[in-house]
Amino acid sequence: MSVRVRYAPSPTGNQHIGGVRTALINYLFAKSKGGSFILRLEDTDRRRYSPEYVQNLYDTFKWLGFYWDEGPDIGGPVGPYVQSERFELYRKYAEDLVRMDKAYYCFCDSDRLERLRQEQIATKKDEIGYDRHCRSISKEERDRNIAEGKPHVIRLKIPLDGVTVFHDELLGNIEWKNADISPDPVLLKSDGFPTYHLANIIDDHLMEITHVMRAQEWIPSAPLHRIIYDAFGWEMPELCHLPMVLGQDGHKLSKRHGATAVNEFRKAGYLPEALINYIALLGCSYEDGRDIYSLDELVGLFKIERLNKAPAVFDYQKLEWFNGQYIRQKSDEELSVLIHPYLIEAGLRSELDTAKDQMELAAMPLVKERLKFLTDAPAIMAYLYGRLDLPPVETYLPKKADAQDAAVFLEEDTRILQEFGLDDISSVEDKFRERALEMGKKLGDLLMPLRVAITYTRVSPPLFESMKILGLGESLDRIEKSIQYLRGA
RNA sequence: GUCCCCAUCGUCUAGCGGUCAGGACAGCGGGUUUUCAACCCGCCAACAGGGGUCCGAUUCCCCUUGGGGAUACCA
Repeated sequence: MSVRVRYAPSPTGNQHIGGVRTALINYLFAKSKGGSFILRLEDTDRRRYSPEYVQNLYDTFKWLGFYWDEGPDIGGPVGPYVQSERFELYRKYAEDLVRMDKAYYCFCDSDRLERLRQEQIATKKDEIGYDRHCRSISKEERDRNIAEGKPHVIRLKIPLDGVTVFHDELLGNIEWKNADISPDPVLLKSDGFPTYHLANIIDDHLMEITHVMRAQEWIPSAPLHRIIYDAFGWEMPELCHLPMVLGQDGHKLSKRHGATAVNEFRKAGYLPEALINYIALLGCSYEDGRDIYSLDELVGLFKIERLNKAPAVFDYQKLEWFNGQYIRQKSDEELSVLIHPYLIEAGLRSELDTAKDQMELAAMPLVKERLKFLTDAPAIMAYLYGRLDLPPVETYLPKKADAQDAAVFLEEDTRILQEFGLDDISSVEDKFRERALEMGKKLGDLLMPLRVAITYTRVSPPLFESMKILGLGESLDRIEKSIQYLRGA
């Protein structure tokens, strides 16, 4: 039978690192087995649901560049792939369970449940959770309540004793005392929507899911799922619980750890390749032990056995390193297209401007290895787009030089440039070297003021290449402006 | 509280009885150099503790400790 896995997010928030990693691992596993990766929307929490999150889900995965084979937006043979569109299904199956005496109606209201909880907390009892009050009400009472139209939920009957065993592909067999399973969890809510526990099982079964790969936080509900599968007489998919992703403080990764939503990373100038590469290495390794992997390479190398069991801490620094690696891997053409939006946003250029396109392409070799994020581009490149405010005089000064010295250096620079131009950068550089020697100065003495005059900062992309891009005339003008500025100081 | 999962450098990890415990990020030092990067070289740095099993344990078993997760009409 061919492998079918699913990613089943709940559209109650933006796609975040943890979810996307679960999706990626599912995808890698499916593709490594020649199977299918399916998206199912678990929109049964009507309070927290919002359609914008569905859009965010689609946007995120389009940007990341790996996508499902079946899903709400592209259809497939076992749809619908949205649980709210499968609404009737769940009640029918829940009623079946009641008929089989595997589940029961519960009429307890939230007030009673809340009181119960408070009591349990106050008395520090070992057993915490529902007290199974409605499990034992008489048939008459039940029917009367139904006839009165009293709101109700349907709860699963967890066996009072005995054990439930399930198998995990990574963790092996896990045995659970039934007494330790959450007592009689709700399967069908009073609004008629199923809970995760019911819905995921019915849908996984109907959608012929073969492997369920989800985060380890789900382990405690696995025995309960086993009980439901058994009740229906269905075969349970293979389970594989993935190690969790933690923040630097060792707790489940969340907003307070910094960026966690994928669109935040996107906005911050990360490349999808870097994110995928980094995430694939969190809690997993690949036989040849490299660092850089393309998505296709990951597919070819993925193995469940190489999944780690222990949780992994998300390291922003290492992700940054990956981002730099992938930026440098881009061709000049690719990179200039990628930074385009950020330059427009910074007001450095408009959408269509072929002159700027050419200039940027020429500038790519100068900035490529200086970018850690795409968002760094505007600040690094601003001087190429026009004149900026002149920096404080001190910025110009080489060691042991004052403003007048700097002006002298710049005048000397002007002479050399006027004489030799910028056509052959390396020979012009030699001229500067020779001149510095003659003057008994360091090359840096001649070049630091020049760098500041041209780029307005002491830290910049390569100087001569920059001047060449700006053109000799513009470069000389900028130098002249700075000479006047320094003379006036 | 109770239950469950887990445990190698600061972090991500390799290791599947005999290794100088390897790599990557970060950090530190050096090289290159007109700045900053990038790049290259080097250094620092780990088997949580205690019992077993075994000729021999980082590796297998148990306990302790530590960390995480779950205990919802959220997923």
